Parts: sequence; C-alpha cells; structure tokens
Amino acid sequence: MSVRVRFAPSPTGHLHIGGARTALFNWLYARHTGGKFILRIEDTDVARNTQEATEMILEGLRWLGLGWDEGPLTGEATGPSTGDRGPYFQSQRRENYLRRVEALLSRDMAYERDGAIRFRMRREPIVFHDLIVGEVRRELTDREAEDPDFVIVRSDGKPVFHLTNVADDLEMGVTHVIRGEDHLSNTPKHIALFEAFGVQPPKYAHIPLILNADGTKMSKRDRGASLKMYMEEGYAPEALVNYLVLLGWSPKEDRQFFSLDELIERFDLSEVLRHNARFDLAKLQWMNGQYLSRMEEDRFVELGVHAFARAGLDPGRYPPGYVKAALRTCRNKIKTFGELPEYAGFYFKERLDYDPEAEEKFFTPENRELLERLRETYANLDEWTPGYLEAQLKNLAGLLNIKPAALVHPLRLACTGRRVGPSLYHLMEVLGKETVLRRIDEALARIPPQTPTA
RNA sequence: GACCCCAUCGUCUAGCGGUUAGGACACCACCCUUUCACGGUGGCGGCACGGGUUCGAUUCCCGUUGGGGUCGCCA
Repeated sequence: MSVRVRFAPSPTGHLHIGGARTALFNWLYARHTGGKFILRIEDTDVARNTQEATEMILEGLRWLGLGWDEGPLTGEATGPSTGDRGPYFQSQRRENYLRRVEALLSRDMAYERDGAIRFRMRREPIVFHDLIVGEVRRELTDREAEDPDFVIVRSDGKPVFHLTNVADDLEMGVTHVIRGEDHLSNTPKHIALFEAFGVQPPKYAHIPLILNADGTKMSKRDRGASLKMYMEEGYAPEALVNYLVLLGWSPKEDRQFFSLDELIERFDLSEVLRHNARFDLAKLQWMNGQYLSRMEEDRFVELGVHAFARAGLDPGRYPPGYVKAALRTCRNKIKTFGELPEYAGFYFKERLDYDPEAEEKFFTPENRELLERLRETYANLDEWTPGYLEAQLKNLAGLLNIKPAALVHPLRLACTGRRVGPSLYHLMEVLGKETVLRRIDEALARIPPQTPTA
C-alpha cells in the first residue's frame, strides 16, 4: 500500500518551528517512499482559529519548499483545494464526524453525559509499536483509572480533536502518523478509536521535540519559535531545512550539508533519534552563512535587495550593475540577509548616518589632515580599481610614516559611516570616485578644526 | 501526584562489548588580513550516578537522578 502521510496543524498562530520540522519529516518521508503528503487544517476550535493563521501556515510551508499533494490552496476554509479526499479543513467536515459519532452511539461505544458525548475507553493498558520509540506500553494514569472515558463531542456540539483527528486519518487513508512526541500519550486513545471504527490503526512515528537552548519547552511566545522570524530575518529556507532535518535525525555521515534530493534519498524513520534536541541558533546562523556563500549570485542579489527594501532602503533606484556589484562585496561576509541594511546600507543612502562611537574615535582633529591627504591623493587618480586604491593608500601611509590602518579606519568611516563592512577598496570601487570624494568632504565637514597648538 | 518517553563534549551528533570515544557549531590561541567575516592550523571539552551481566562495558539489564511530554467539553 502506498504511503500517505499528513501534516495537520491547528491554525492558532504562526507556524511553529517544531511544526515546521514535523511537516518536513512528513514531507521527506512521503517523497522518500513515493507516497503522498497531505495538508489538513485542524480548525475545530473556532474561537482560536483564524484564516490569517492558516495563510501563515501555507506561506511558511511554501517558503520552506514543502509542497503538498493534497490539501487547501488558500487559507479560506471553503476555498479551493487539491486532492479527492477533501474538504481539508476540519471545520468543513462536521457531517463526517457526526456520522462517526452516531455509529459509536448506536453500538454503545459512546454515551451522552452532561450534554457531551464520551467514548468508552478500554480499561486495560494499550501496547503499541512506534516506528521510532519502539514498544510502548501505557498504563492508565491515576486520573484515567478513575474514569478513562473521554469527551469526543463537546456539549456545544463541536467534535473534539481526538475524534476528528482519527476520523480524518481514517477517511483520508493515512498510513503513517508522523507527529511530535507530545502526542505519544494520546496514541492509545486514537488506537482505541480506530479499533472502535473497525479498522487497523495507521503506523505511528513519534518524533522527539525541539527544545529551547536552555532545555525548556519551546512555547509560542519564545523568540525563535515562529517560522516567521526566520522568514523575516533573512534566512535561506534551504539552510533552515538543512539545519532542521539534522535536529532529531542523522544521516550518520560526517557531513553537515545535504541538498533536498540527498535528504529525500537518505531520509527514513529508522534513523530518527529518540531524544529531544535543543535549538542552537548559532549553528543555524553558521549554516545559513554557508548557504549564502554558495548561493547563485542572482538569487543572492534578489534576496539582498529584498532585505534592503524591508529596512526602508530602495536599491531599485540605483543601476542594476551598481546593486549587483554592491551585493557582491557582501558575499562571504554576512550570515543572514537581515544583517545587510546595517552592514551595507551605505550603498543606498544619499546621506550617511555615522556610528557615534566610531565618529568620536576617528573623526578627530588629528585625523583631519590624514583625510585631507587621502582626498588629495584620490582626487588625482584616473584609475579607480581596488588594487590601485590600496596601493595608493599604502604609499601615502609610507610617506607619512604611519600604518595603513591609521588611514583605513577614518576612511572607512567616511565612506560608510561604520567601522565594519565590506572590503574597503572594493566598496570604494563600487561607490565610485565621485561619491567617495564627496563623502570624504562630508566627513571633513564634521571634524572639528585642528586646535591650535599651544 | 499518576503515566509515558529520553540521557555521549556547552549544543547537534557518530558509536550499536575491546576505539587514543570521531565530526560539526560555539569557545580559546595562532596564521591570513584594511575592519568584520571567510579560510587554515592547533587547543579546551563528553560517555549523569549506582548496582548488576561479562574476561571486558559508553554500548546489554535494573535502579537512582535529571530533562521532556501527557493526564481538558485545547489541538
């Protein structure tokens, strides 16, 4: 039987980073086995669900590159979808649930109490085999020992998660349930429900959770818990995917980088680890930087431009060749595109703002003459290449009997307003002679005059 | 509290009875260097603890401790 897996998020907020990894594992398993990846929206709790949240989920999955074979096409519950087992919104499947409940009721496998409908849960422990965890034998908790039955339809008539989840998995022909380990303890309920419906339950694979760096549970409120942050802060989706897949799964090779095709080929449930993993932003950043360094130039430029635009700068007003050259000087320098506006915003600003500390340190009366000499030197050049600019600066440093760095720092500040940035000589080449000279003049205008020596 | 899962450097992991316990990130030092980074070289750093089993345990079993999860008319 061909594999059918699903990602079934509840649209209560942004797509959680843990949810993103669950989706990724499902997607990879489907692709690896040649099966289908289904997206189902579990929006049964109307009070907490929003269309906007659903759209965030779709957008997030698309951004990651995790396309679904069946599921909604838009965030609208009654909107279009793909696949023949829809609707893919639980809010649209009410009839199915009620039919299932009727079936249970008629066979006395469920009963009504206080207006809610409860499922007659088995009193004995349930043993099942999890593809990742292995044999799981769950005893009843003391609370369950008191009353193991659980609500499947609330008194307001709304079906509850356990019921909808199982009913849909059944009707959508889901063969493997790959989900977070937080559902492990729910599994006996689900198995009992499947059996009550007279069918074999699907295979289960509970993947370990992603924890915060300090080992605590990652909650919605934690910074970094939302996929949105990574989308906004300039991460490359392929880097995030690469990082995420290595949290809780190991290809057992001494490599860190895997293309999507390689992942599809290698990924299997049998190598999913059994213990939780902490999220390490530093490693993600390193990995993202590596991806940025290897990225196709056109894409790097495109994403770079987008990052500048997000910060209110407008590279679109500059010639494409200039933009491209400017971004080229940032290659191998930044780890995320989010750093770009601060790192290289000077390319797209008519008026520079200056780092106050750097200004205090380098725009000093003593440096005024150095900048003037630099300006004079550069004003007379008719060749404007990095190598030549560097040679001229070093030559001047030699004449003045000072270290090149003494010139480099004030000059960088004058050109960029910052003390760090791309290669000075390359950035000057991109800026062009006219702009460089103008910026030196502007810097000079900010430097207090040389105090007369007493 | 009950129940379930888990446990190798700070972090992600390799290891599946005998290894100088390997790699990556991070950190430190040095080199490269106009800054920052990249890159290169080297270093620091780990089998949670206690019992077994065994000629021999990181590895198998039990317990303890610790972490996580679940116990809802949320999903």
